[in-house]
Amino acid sequence: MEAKKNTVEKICEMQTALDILGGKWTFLIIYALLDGKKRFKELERAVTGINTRMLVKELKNLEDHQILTRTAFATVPPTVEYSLTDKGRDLEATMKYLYKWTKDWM
Amino acid sequence: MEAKKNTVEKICEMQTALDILGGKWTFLIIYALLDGKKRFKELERAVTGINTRMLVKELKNLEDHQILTRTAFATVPPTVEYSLTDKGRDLEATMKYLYKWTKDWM
DNA sequence: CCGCATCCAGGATGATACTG
DNA sequence: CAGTATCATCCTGGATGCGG
Repeated sequence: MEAKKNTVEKICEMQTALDILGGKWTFLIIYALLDGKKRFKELERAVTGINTRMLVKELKNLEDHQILTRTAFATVPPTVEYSLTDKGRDLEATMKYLYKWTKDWM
Repeated sequence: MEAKKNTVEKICEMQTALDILGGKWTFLIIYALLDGKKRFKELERAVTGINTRMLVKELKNLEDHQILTRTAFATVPPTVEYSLTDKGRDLEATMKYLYKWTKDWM
């Protein structure tokens, strides 16, 4: 028989995840990347209201945690593409249900 | 044929939801209440690391948005119970997948 | 013009002490 | 027990600068 985890233990585990995902813009950035890779500027336009500084910061955070990958091209003007890793894409179900809730209740 | 919403529009919708749910502790509080109503002190113990001030604030925020209900009893010492509304309980699927992701990747 | 780094002011958060 | 009040600290937002 398995030792079933109680709520407190589960919350502690989710806390480590929310340390990464819990930023004000994190979910929206990931959601924006679900339908494919995007450039920095595209993300800035997609995530309405975010500012450059926070976008840089969140992207770096998500890259550090292997949720997305950054690819830079030495073009003029510079081109940087961001796309989700498997780990990041695995949040699709969570996002889908969060969006469903939004439509149902907001 | 329906006018299919694009990503930007969906993000804007989700933004209103995340204004409510996006707090640092919000998801954890809701998760703690998924298995039934809890008293203030029980929540404080369940959500490890939170402090009184933030718990009060988040609970008020979630109550204002009809995600949970607050019931006070005029006992000594005072008793206050918090429990999810239908709106709040509808986040269960989102939470479940978020926890699954946590277990899979953290 | 794009992708970012830096600087500064205001708001959010955390720790602690106190009340009914 | 269930909060309030207070203050130090961290984080966010907006403006600006700069190399490529």
